[in-house]
Amino acid sequence: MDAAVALLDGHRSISSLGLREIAREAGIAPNSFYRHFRDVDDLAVALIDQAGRSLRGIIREARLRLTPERSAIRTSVEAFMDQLDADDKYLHILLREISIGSEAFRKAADRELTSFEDELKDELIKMQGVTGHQTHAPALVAKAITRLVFAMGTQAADMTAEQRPTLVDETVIMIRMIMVGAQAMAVDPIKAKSQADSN
Amino acid sequence: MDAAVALLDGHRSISSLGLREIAREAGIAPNSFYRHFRDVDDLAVALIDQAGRSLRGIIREARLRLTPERSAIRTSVEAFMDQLDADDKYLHILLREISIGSEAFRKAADRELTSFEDELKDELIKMQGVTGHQTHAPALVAKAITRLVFAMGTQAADMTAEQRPTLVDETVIMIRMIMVGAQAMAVDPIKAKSQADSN
DNA sequence: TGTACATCAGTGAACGCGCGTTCACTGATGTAC
DNA sequence: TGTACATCAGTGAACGCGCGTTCACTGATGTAC
Repeated sequence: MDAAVALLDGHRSISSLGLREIAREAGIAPNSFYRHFRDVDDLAVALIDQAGRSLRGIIREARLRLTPERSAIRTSVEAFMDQLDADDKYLHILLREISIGSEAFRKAADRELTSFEDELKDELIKMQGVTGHQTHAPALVAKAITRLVFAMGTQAADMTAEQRPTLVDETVIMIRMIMVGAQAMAVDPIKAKSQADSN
Repeated sequence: MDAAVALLDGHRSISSLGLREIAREAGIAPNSFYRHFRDVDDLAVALIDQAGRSLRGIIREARLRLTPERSAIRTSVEAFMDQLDADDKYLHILLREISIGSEAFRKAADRELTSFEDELKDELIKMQGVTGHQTHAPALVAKAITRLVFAMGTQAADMTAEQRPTLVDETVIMIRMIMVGAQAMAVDPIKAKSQADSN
């Protein structure tokens, strides 16, 4: 699996990996591959599992980092972007294979994304009670934020470390727009709707 | 090129296409391929060019469809999603190859996305003057909307025609959230910021 | 404590196959004088 | 109106190569009695 991750480090897709290529990278004979996986697709399933674990790790990490002094949005976005620089590149893989790859792979990747959204949605509803700000359609807010963060993450994957902070700032502002908008729409959905539509 | 598009119709990436495979699909001898392209990478460049043209076509189409009675947001989102069902599947290809594929391909795809964003930003600034609603950071609003629409488009690509309308509705609401939020932040950026941060 | 057996990650050699690429050639269409 | 030449999309045959997969085998480690 380490060998596969190393080979995917550039912008390769899992489907482009060869069995002999992986074995070569791992330093074993081609047929030894079969001791560990039935075929390359089987390896792919194991990789996406690991990617899911990595994603859940981000959520845990963000919670650990939370302090009353710092913006929860910023802290979470930074936890996400930092994971891109981690030794294991499973998040990169997940970001890429969401659109490419086998039916099974996309299903699995989508499941991970949805569970991320659910987690966020619950968080939003909980916060609603604490802060008193109502949020319109929390499920959609969670989905919009998740998809946006993943899209920005995809862009971040191509960047140098110096360009990252700008992207984090942009992402934070985007998320704020969504949340402020959702709160305004909770207060007065009709006015907010026509206001947006006039554009 | 038609043959390549046909082969990419499932969830294949261009890098996984073989020269002989394409020639077979096109009904020509493998070596005849060289009459048209230097190699498969050369074909890929031609495909992304075409995808860019397809994207610009969506913007043109959305403008044509605009009427004073209908929401501009909804009209544009529908134009985008409809393009996914078009005969040529170039938009699918663009959506997928943004994250995978050669350096050159990603650069080109990113350029198309950025020009889409610029177009949208100009539109937003123009509207500002007409409607009187100020918008905070129009460049970021344009970027957020673009990335979100593309992310939702990626999801739509996997859906049946019956599931599409729900996704269009969701996307429209998400965009409204962003715009309403951006307008609120233009009026009172400090209050809006702390309001979002308290979550 | 020994002995017998099972499991497991690894090996080298060999297979048939499809790949990208090169070769010299064909026949249709366009162009110059 | 003819003739000569250029261009162009196509062809079949052949090449060497790396691929996935199967085979029978090895040696280390764990387990039962």
